[in-house]
Amino acid sequence: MARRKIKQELISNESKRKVTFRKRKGGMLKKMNEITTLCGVIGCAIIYSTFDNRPEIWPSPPELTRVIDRFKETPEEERDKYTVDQKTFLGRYISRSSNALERERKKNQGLAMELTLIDCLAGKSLHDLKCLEDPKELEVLLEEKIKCFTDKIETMGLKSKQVNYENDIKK
Amino acid sequence: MARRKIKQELISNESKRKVTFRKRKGGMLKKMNEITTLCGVIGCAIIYSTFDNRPEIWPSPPELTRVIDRFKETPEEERDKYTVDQKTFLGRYISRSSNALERERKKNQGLAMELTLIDCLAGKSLHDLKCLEDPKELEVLLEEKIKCFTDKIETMGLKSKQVNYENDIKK
DNA sequence: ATACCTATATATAAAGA
DNA sequence: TTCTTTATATATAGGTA
Repeated sequence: MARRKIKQELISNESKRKVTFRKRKGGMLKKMNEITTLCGVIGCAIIYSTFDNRPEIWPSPPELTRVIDRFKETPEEERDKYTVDQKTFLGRYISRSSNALERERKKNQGLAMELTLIDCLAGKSLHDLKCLEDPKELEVLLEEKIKCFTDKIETMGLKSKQVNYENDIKK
Repeated sequence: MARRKIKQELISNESKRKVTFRKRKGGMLKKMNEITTLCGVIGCAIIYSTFDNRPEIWPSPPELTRVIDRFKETPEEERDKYTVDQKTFLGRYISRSSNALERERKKNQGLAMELTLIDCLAGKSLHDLKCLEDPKELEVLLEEKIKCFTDKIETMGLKSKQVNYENDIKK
């Protein structure tokens, strides 16, 4: 959009692609910032790139508190509708796989379960969780989760006085 | 940004605010579309406004499919490089498998994306706890989770005899 | 409101340091 | 590579129908 118009296709030159990505990412975040202030809305942008080692998220999690609060105030009906949509989408991806892809499929299922778990945090009602085929799976997953969290709490507890948690995650 | 420069503050006139919102929302989505095609990244935007009765999410599930398809059409060389990078930052979600499983891997990517998205709505990440600076928060979260799922397991246990969970996920 | 119009404000591709 | 710079491409505020 500047000295020259470019084709809408993957930029082959990697360094150019990287530069373009950074510029445009900045532009997007600025736009998101403006629309939220000008229009009194709450927004969030997520970008997975090969350039950054983790997803870029704006606003950052602490700022998203507003999003959560807003979400919690949403009438149940609407919230459920949203959840159902998500489930429809996920179901399309999760449930069909050949035997050769069994392993990947299980990974997908695990992710789907993670989604369900997170749905719970988001305030989803119990009766919508019937997508879990076997309650046993849920128990196993729950146990793993608990262990994971327990470990995390220990680690964080021990290091909380001196450490920047950020580092742990990165390595 | 046109006939006149406007102050960066909430637009008081509601109808003007609405018009501005729609224009800018469209602009954002277009930008998101461009950055994903030009730079080979996957991105998502969520906007929660009072104008729409539920969050606007882009790409919407069907559109996300297109983004992923486009990604699959990326030239071999680039794709491989990209995939390697993907493993670096999505290693937790994506298994290292042969090209035959490429498609499934893409599904995982999409799911990982959804997870992050929902993490945002929930305000807390179960996969990457970096945002929880205080271990106390984590404990509280964990307790809530345990209670929530304990209840759920009970409920599901009672109902498991009469419900066909399989059908729900496929539909 | 909704859609198009157009003068300006911004974003940004390419080049230069 | 990472900055500036700057010529162009886009986005869009305020009008108008």
